[in-house]
Amino acid sequence: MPPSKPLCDQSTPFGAKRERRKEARPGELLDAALDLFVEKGFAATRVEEVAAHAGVSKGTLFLYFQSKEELLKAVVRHNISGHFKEWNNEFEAFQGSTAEMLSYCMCAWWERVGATRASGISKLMVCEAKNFPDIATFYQQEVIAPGQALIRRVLQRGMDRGEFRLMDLDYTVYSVMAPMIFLILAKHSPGVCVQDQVEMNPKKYIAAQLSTILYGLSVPPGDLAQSPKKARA
Amino acid sequence: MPPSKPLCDQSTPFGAKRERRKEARPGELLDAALDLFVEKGFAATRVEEVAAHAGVSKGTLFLYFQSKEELLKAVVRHNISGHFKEWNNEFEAFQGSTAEMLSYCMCAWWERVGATRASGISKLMVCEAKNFPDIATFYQQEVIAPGQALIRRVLQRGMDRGEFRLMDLDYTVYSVMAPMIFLILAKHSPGVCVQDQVEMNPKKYIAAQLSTILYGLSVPPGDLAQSPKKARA
Amino acid sequence: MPPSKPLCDQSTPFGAKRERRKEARPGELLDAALDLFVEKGFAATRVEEVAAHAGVSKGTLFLYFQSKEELLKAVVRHNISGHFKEWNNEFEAFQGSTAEMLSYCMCAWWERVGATRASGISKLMVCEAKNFPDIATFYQQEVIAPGQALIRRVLQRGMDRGEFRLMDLDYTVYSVMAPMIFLILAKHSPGVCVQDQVEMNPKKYIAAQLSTILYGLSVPPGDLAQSPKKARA
Amino acid sequence: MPPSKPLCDQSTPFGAKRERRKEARPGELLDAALDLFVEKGFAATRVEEVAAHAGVSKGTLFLYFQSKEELLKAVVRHNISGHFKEWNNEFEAFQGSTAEMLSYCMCAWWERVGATRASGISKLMVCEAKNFPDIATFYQQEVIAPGQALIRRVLQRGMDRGEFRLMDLDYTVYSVMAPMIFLILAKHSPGVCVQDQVEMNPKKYIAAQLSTILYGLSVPPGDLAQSPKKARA
DNA sequence: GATGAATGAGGATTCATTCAT
DNA sequence: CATGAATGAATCCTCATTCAT
Repeated sequence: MPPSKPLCDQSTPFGAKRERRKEARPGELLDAALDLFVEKGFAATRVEEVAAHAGVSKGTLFLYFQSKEELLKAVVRHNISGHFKEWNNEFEAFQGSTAEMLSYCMCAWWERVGATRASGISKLMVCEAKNFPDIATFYQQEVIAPGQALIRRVLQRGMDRGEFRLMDLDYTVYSVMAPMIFLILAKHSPGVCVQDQVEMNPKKYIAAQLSTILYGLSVPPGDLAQSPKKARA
Repeated sequence: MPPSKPLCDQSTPFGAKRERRKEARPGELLDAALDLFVEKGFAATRVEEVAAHAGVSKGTLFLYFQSKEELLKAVVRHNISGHFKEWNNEFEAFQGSTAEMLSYCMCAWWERVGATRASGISKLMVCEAKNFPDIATFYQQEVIAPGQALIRRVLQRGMDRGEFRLMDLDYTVYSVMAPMIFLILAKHSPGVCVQDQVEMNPKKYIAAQLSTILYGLSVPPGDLAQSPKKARA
Repeated sequence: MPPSKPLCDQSTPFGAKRERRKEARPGELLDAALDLFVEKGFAATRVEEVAAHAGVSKGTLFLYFQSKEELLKAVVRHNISGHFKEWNNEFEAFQGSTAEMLSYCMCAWWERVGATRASGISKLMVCEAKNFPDIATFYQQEVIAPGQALIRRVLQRGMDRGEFRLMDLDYTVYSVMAPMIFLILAKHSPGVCVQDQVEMNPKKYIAAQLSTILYGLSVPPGDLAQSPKKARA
Repeated sequence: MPPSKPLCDQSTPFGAKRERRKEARPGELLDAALDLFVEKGFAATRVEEVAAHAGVSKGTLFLYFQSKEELLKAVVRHNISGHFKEWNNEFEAFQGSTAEMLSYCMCAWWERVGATRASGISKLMVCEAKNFPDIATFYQQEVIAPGQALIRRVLQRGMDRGEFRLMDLDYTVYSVMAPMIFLILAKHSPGVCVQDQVEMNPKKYIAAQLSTILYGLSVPPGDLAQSPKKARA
């Protein structure tokens, strides 16, 4: 369904051996912190662990971040650098149907955010929002609001073009957001969302959700071909 | 050894009222614990706070729960009563269409779980799963597995009766679960899912999600009457 | 060596089933406390355990003893009720040689004190003397002083009667006391005095110590019969 | 999280001198721990006291020892250095009579162990053996076993050379050990072994015990010259 | 800058002691 | 009298933060 573009053109030096470059330290600390905060939660992560994962000493961490809390804030800020400008541009340029557009959105989101370490940020926010209201506010402004706006514009486009039913966008945005958030939680909190024994393939998951979002579960009134209860017609 | 140095011997000053209510204590403690764990997270909640909220002293808590972690387990157990037996019975007895049934399921879930304090458990589990694997396992067996099973049976019924399209249940269950989990997160992690300024009405939310799940967003192929922008195309 | 008298004429109702008689409570508590204090040490023993062993509740213990510390004091007092008057009388009446007398003393001590639960008191005092100086003082006055006095009189009798060498009693008393104290420690702190694999028979132990005390280890100058190195003579 | 509320910001008031002396800390802590454990018992000693005696803070102690119990183990290990190797060598090389040898043993033991702070370990072990079985085992292997072995060899030498009577070493070792243990108790548990008012001179004490051990208290049969009371009989 | 030894406030847990029933 | 629920001071231990080197 999504127009098969090469979605991953991030130039992050994946697989590059971590050499200790001075100027890289803060970034390595942020990476380590993100991993550990997501993995174990903020409170259960010791700064010493973060430092160790980044290959520096505990003291060094405090050279770059005033406190553990500031480290968390920096992690959030660092990992949600505004991709939205870029995405808005893609939105403007998109040519296909809105169904294709929605599909593209979700697939691109998965590849650029959901499948990366940055997805942990969402889980982190869910868990720590109450304890760090100002970060939550920041996160909302930087991520939730533009994200919702983007989705709303897609849905609006669908309505405008007569492709989508008329709907109350205030609630329908969540039809798109919920499956994405859920996917992240399933990824980061195994066993609490999804049954352990069932394999969860993100691509298939997204395809299934898209299908539901676009076409619903019900057999369309006139489309009886699929029905195993033909007799009824 | 003795409660040393009673510097001022006012007899029974304030807050020192000793009440003996063995029966009531555990429940009050569990309630307080649920609220605080959901509010602040497990690690960030001090047992003394829990005790204070329940109107007892720190020591009293340990009279009823071996440890903070046992308290958490007890909270999970206590709040996940046998809704599923009841629901399975309702499932067997349900007479209407499967669309009505799904609607009934989601609304009933909201009223009996989502709208109650117990809903916080889901968020709690998401946040603490990694740190308390045995609780996560317990939660999966007691909640996730029967919940998914119930939803699958509803969907299966829809397919069997020709009301729903044929679909891969392994992924479609999440079309129902995701919006519910999302609603809980919206409730318990302010600002992380939903924009603060937008009022979120759960009933309307559920109606909207149901509508999407059942009928999708797209205008059905033969049903062009709905489209206000038909002319534009 | 000791004149074989029936040493054990204590009329304690051994093996009598503990029936809960009100007036017996304090005694049962003292017995339980002695056992536990000796077994685990004062600090490591919880009053609740003591109460449980005595078959009463924690609160009841405090009905009879003001505090844990008072309980310890009572245990000490209760278990060193002055047998010395009686023993002094036996001393006055004793007819045999002083060697026999010393033998009798040690054997009687073992049967009346060392082998009974009361022996635990000595260990208790060793461990807690520093923390409870006033009990230590009491113990010294009631046990150590009269005990030493009795031994000194025996030794003095030996010197007076020409049976024993002339000696400085201030130091020689310990030749008798040390083996007895050691036996108690060996009994109550296994593995810290005696090698685990070696069986320790108290009767044989006392016989061996008596032999050393009375005759020493050296072959008497004129007595060469025992010597495997006869050639030297 | 931060060392909250620095109410008075006098810079480095008292006791807050931060000294970095990684090498010296463990030793100082072990010394302090030995003193306090012997003085007050293991349970009655607070780790904070130990730290304070060593001139460091509570936290520093846990930098070097995993737990209070590990600290105790370390104290035992540290203070039971290889005296036995040295002593065994001296044993091999010893030239004099076995009586001289035994005398040398006891005097050397007093000077190298009994008179030092390390002697308190024996008392400590007696008191804590039941609560720390693994430490007791360790102590037995490292101290009791080699100590007994050494004494047995001395006694065996005496028998082999015709200097000592034939005896059952399993029990006679204690004729040597008991006075030494007793001396330690007298030193560390005041008033429980020795009467306070009587001055206890260790050198004289050892001489007296040696005399008893070697020659006994009885007047040798043929040696009537010593008896001052012979006439009286 | 970087380190890691040192700090000490804070939190979980225990347990002697009290007191309402 | 007896009970055992309730209390809270005391203690071990952790870990964010500081600072001498």
